[in-house]
Amino acid sequence: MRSFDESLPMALLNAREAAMSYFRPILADHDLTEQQWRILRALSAYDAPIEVGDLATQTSLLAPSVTRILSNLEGRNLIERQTVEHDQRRSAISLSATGHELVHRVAPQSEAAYNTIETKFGKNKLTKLIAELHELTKQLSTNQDL
Amino acid sequence: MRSFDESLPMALLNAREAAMSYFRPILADHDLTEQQWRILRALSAYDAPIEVGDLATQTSLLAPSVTRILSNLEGRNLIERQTVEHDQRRSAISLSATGHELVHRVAPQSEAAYNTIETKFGKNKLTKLIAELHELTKQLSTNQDL
DNA sequence: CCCAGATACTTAACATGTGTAGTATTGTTC
DNA sequence: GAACAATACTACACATGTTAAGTATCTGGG
Repeated sequence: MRSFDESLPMALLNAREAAMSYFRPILADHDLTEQQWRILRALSAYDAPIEVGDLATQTSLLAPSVTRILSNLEGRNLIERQTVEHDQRRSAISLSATGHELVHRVAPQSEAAYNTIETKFGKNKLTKLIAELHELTKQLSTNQDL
Repeated sequence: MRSFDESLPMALLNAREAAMSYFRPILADHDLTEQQWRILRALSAYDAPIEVGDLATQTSLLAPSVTRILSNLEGRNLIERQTVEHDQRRSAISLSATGHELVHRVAPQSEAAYNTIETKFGKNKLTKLIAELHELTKQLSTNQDL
């Protein structure tokens, strides 16, 4: 069978772990998990209420995970929810003032870590690698589960 | 702040999800999670008893996760454990006969999925991408948390 | 208007990720 | 050789991944 360490899934997993090791300590300092941060990032990027389903898509999280994370973030007053008019099933999420403050505190440190990664691997190479990853994702996502 | 979707961690995450979507259904057919399969794969690759710590390193799992997964696999009689001589703290894990059979049933399907991925993205490009990922992992792993 | 189906989200159950603490064993130092 | 640190693993707590089921709401055909 194919060598274990050389497989694509393991290569992707190991690369991601290596990258995340630069971010996790920063997030831990602010009592944030990676997934909580992804949601705050997404909310901050739009700066307009986002529905739960769209949030799940944007962050590559599953709906049940988003539900739990949102109840956590809501308990910490980092987000606010409001029901959508004309459709009582949906609820739209937005950052609270406290949430905005938190994002603004974390963002510079996150940027610094990213810059470290760019320096270590090479900015140009990193850009190309990410482009390749996007292409791989796209190729593999085309009608395979139909 | 840096665009959310274009970040390295998200690109790696999405690529891995896209790739794993080819394998997960196969594993599910055999009542295996991705992590359980990784451990069986590693045990199969060596065909000699492996200590728990080494198993964690090889599979990029954390020791507590390995402990839990092993107790699950042991309950299904897929693995066997024996204590190491001269060091009663360690225990060495190996595949049982049933475990070997299972690996031999799953492996061909896994190979087929891998071939599909190679075809979709291009065998050559995939090889290069994996090499780049290995280099990234190596660069980012060098003395950052000291 | 009603009701079957679709949709949006939540809940539940089990497995794993992650960090911390605990236990047992081994190694080391004085 | 007894106290101490280091090692290997396990236990625990909380958060998330994953799948399935549940609830509320909306939509469209009769």
